[in-house]
Amino acid sequence: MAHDFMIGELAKRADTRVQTIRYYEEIGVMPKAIRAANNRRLYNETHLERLTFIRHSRDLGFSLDNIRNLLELSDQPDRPCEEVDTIARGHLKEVERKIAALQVMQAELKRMISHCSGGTISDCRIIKVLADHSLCQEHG
Amino acid sequence: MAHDFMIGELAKRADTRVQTIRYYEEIGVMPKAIRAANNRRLYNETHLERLTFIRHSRDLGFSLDNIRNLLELSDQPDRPCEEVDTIARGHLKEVERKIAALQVMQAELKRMISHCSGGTISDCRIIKVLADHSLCQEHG
DNA sequence: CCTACATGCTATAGTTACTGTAGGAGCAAG
DNA sequence: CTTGCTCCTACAGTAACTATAGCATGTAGG
Repeated sequence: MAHDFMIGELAKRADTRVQTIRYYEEIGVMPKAIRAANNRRLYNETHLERLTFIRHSRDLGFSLDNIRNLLELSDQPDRPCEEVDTIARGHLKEVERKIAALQVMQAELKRMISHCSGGTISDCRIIKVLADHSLCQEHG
Repeated sequence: MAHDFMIGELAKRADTRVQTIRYYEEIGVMPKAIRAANNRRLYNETHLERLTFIRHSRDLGFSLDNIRNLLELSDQPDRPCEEVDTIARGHLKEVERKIAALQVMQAELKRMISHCSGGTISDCRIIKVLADHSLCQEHG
């Protein structure tokens, strides 16, 4: 069994700033870390897993409040799935909307790059395309 | 030619708060609006297009600084495409990373929803999956 | 053993991108 | 002519970090 490690290593392994981890503890998305005799926070692989989940979710645009909800649910594994289901359906809708929007952006960026050899910016339709209202579906 | 309109209509049409538009003007991603005799800001379709572009880009996780760069380039259409190309390639990489991560999340959410009929949260792998380090590619 | 220096701690201030509120003016309808 | 909506400025508050100050601890070299 891998032994405990300090905040610096956790930060490095999850590609996160040390202060961010302390901030997450403060606001309660990370548990209060137990302390070594010298008052330093101690972590293990479970903490790393949780932190990595938080960072990925944040990267995908979910709020800490949102993430806190999911984590709280997963902390009580005996609760029925209905609550997760509702949250999950909401997430899924948002995720699919973002994927669609990003794919439009991807296509247009690719078009730009392939057509951009020696031309001028006036040829680039990216702003026009991205300003298109067809991307406006129900926002959450 | 459609005539000018006030900030309220612009806000409604771009699904944005009035204060957010004033904020964008303050920090320079939206131009200083010309004023009517009664000091009220006047806008036209071009402003709407630009604002919609900003909102879509923000929704997709790009910073206002990032967006300002692209808009500045597009405001000077005679500049060579190389600069846009570099920015565009950077954007594209980020966009593709986000799409990939979102698709993993999408698949897992779908799996969760279809398996979540009557079970308990302990069956849900979503946190484990999203904590997976395979999502960790180069971040920008 | 002593010093240098990295890392840890707390506390607090600053940043980005908004969001909300206070206090006041303009205009249209009843 | 008052009620109500939208506009204005100015400023305070929020979310999610990010940076800085000032001090303690641990480790490696001389």
